[in-house]
Formats: sequence, structure tokens, C-alpha cells
Amino acid sequence: MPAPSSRTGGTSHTGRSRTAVAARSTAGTRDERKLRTRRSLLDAALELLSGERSFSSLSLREVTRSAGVVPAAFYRHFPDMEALGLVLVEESFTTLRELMREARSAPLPPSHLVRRSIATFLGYVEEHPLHFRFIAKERYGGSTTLRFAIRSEIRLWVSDLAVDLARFPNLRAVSTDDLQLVSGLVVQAVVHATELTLDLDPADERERAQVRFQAERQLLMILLGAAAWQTERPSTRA
Amino acid sequence: MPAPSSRTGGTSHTGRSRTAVAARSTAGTRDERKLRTRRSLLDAALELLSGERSFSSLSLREVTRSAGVVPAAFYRHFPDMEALGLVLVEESFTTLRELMREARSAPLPPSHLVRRSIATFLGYVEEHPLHFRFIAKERYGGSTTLRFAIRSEIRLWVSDLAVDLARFPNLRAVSTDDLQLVSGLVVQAVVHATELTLDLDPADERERAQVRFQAERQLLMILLGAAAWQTERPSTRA
DNA sequence: TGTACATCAGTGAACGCGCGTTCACTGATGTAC
DNA sequence: TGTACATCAGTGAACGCGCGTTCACTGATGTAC
Repeated sequence: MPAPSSRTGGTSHTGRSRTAVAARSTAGTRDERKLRTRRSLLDAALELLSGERSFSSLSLREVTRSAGVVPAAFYRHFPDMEALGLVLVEESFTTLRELMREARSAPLPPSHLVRRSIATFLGYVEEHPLHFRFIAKERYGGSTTLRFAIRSEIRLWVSDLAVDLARFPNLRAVSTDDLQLVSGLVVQAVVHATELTLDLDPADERERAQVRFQAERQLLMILLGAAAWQTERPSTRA
Repeated sequence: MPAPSSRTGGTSHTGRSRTAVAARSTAGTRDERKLRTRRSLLDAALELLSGERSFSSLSLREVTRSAGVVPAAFYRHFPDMEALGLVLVEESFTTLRELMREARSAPLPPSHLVRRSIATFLGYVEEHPLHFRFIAKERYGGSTTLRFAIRSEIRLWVSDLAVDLARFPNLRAVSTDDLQLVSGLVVQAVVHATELTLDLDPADERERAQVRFQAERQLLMILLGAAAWQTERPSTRA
């Protein structure tokens, strides 16, 4: 009896997720099928992260298991889990940039601008909870690589927003550097509201409205402060 | 030769961290010694978290190994890792509350108040990097238990700060609810600066000053916005 | 102060488990002629 | 269109490893008399 006891059964494979397996059909060319498997690996990771798991506690085997694929197949798509994580970061921010591009091409009327921007953004977050939850979790907690990737994407976001803010008539006198700071505050408030939203019961519309309302007021305060900044700065620096 | 190959040597114990072991002397009563072991478990966890590791990826064995104790000994002090994590949360905020109490007992002169508060706070963060890094990482990324523990502590902090802000002459007309929002923005800006600080090279004083400078300006903007809020709110709500 | 017994922090070995990675393989898809 | 061969996404078994937890134990510290 030389065989180690823990390897005798094949039980670990019989528990494979059936739903995920069903999602990968055999239709299409080889390339299309490969892409579909890749997608189901990415989706499986996002799905597993939607609970209280963090990316660094996710195992390669878990991801392949819920994608309905054998562990070794993972290496046909990514060299390791971190590579998969970086793809998720990129996807998440591509999504965000699309939102901002749309918002710019159909600009909101100045009235209720802040309120409607917040509603649009948080509505968008609620439609794509998996990507945003991933970002929220890994922004400070992940590996250095992931954290820095996310931070640099957020910096781009802040800069984009600063450019938009520069068009506000009452912020016209604020310097470029200071606009970056304003924009940073706005992004912080929005990201914080996002993070609160993700922990809410999706059915509780009252709580959700409360988060939106508070975020609106915070943004208005920030913009008010920025507008006052240009004139009051010299005396307030003391 | 029936013994499984992976258990033949005692090699895993001979690599035990000598520094950590040295920290636990045999002096004192049994109770004192037990407390010292408990402390070295907590310190070992904090130390391991100071790199790019997150709490949820930390193993019980790692912690006991670097505390210089056998894995089973862990259970004399905590039922599981999450219990240890909750103690770390509590410790971290106790530390923070002490800072705020001291700050109140020796209030800063109104001139340079924001600048000096930021400098004091970030200096404090730099003196206790381990606790603050732990909080920063687990605030959004940890287990639900840890995350909610941290969030409720931060809420207390925001409320305390709101009370202090209420004493500012130019915020006297801001409602209690709105002061909470202002305070929330301040805490967000400070926490963000904290998180940036923790990722900096400790020797680079220029970068450090830059983070402090930006945080100061952001706080001034927020306070300026809050002061304007009371009078301008009705017209700006549109 | 001295002795007999109780307490209990820390030990060391063992367990079954899931992990990441490797490897030779299979068989459907794709390509060249 | 038909055939022979190449490609390569996914398989299944195996490996050595570190994990959390359990257990009976040891021996120094503490307590009762």
C-alpha cells in the first residue's frame, strides 16, 4: 500500500460547476472557443470576488473549477493569476472611460448637473457591480502590481475629470494644479459612495437614495469650495 | 520506510525566526509571559502585513512561525485569525482616539490650524505605520466582519470630528447633518493621504511634503465649501 | 519554609485537504496539397 | 472535394507543499496546606 491516501479518489472533479460548464458551448471556430473559455475564466474570477473574497485569496483552482475547466487549462490563457487580475483592471476602467465619453458627447444641462451626474454614475455602478467591486477591493489591498495599476488608472480618471471641470464657468480662475486637487476630491467622494453602494442590500431603495443624496451634497460642497478658492485663497492660506 | 517523505525532517522548525523568539524572554509570572506571547502574535501579524500581503492571505502558521511559537499555541490566545484581526482593528483606533484626545486638550492656534493638523496627523501615521497600513488594506478588502468593524470605527471618528468642526466660527450655521458630510470629506481626504504616505519611500522627504501640501489644500477647499454652504445652499441646489 | 498537587502555556507529531505546476496525452479543428 | 498532416485547447494524473486543526504530552509556575 504505497499510495498516499489523499490522492486515491477523483472526487474533486465530480463537483465541477455545471452552470459554468453549460456556458461554454462547442460552437464556433477554435479561436472563438478559446476566447470564450478565456472570458469564462475572467467572469468566474469576477463572480467569485463578488462575495467577501479578495483577489489575493482567490485560487487558480477555484477559478478554473467554476469556469468549468481543468486547472492546467488556465495556462493556455494566462501565465498566472496576477496576469488575469491586470486584465480585469483594464476592463474595468475601459468600461468607466466609455461612460465618461458618452457623458461628454451628450452633456447635461447645467441645472441639476451634479445631481444627475451622480445618479448616472451610481446607476452605472449598479449595472456593473462586479468590475467596480473588484476595483474597490484591490485599490489598496491587492498586490503591489495590481494596486499600482489601479492607482495609475484612477490618476488618469482624475485628470480627465479635471479637464471637464475646467469648463465650469465659476472654476475658470482655478489653477490647473488646484483643479487636479478638486477633481481628486470629487473622485474620492464618488469612489466612496460607490463602495458604500456595493455593500448595500440591492433591494433597499431608501438606503441607496440616501447614499446618492449625501454624495450629491458632498460634491456640491467641494465645487463650492473650489469656486471660493480662487478669490479667497490668499487670505485663507494662513 | 512507511513515513511520508514530507514529514521526515524537522527542517521547518529550525528556520524559525530568531529575532521574534528572542523577544519572548522567560522572565515574569506565567500571566505576564502569556501576555507577551499574545503580543508577539499580534506584532508578528502586523509585521507580515507591512509588505504587500493582505490580512486574508495571511496564514495562522506564518504568524506563529514568525512569533516563534508552535502553530497549536495560537489557540491559547485566539479562536482563529479573524479574532486576532478584530483585536488589531480595536488597537489601531484606540491609538487614533488617543491622538485626537491629545489634540483637543492642547488646541492649536487658529492660524495654520489646518496645516499643523495635517502635519501632526501624518507624522503620527508615519510613527505607527503598521496599524494604519493594516486599516487601509482591510477597510474595503477584508472579510465582512473586519470591514464592518473598521467602517463603524471610522464612522465614530467622523462623528467626533464633526463635533470639533462645530466649534469653528465660520461653520456655525451649518446643520448637524451637513457637518457630518463635511467631516466625512475631511476624513476621506486624510485617509487617502495616509494611504499614499504608506506607499512612499520613507526617505523621500520631497514626495512626503508633496502629499502633505496637497492634503492641506484639499482640506482648505472642503472647509471653504462648507463655510459657503450655509449661505449659498438654496441657490446652488438647482 | 517545605511538600504535594493542580494548572495550563507551549510542544511535537499527525491528519486530511486544496493548492500551483508539470507532463504526456487526446482528439477536434485547421491547413496544404 | 478528399486526404494526410500539423496545431493546440483542454485533459487527467501526479508531484511535493503548506495549510488549519486535533491530541496527548511536558514541565515550569502557582497554590493549598
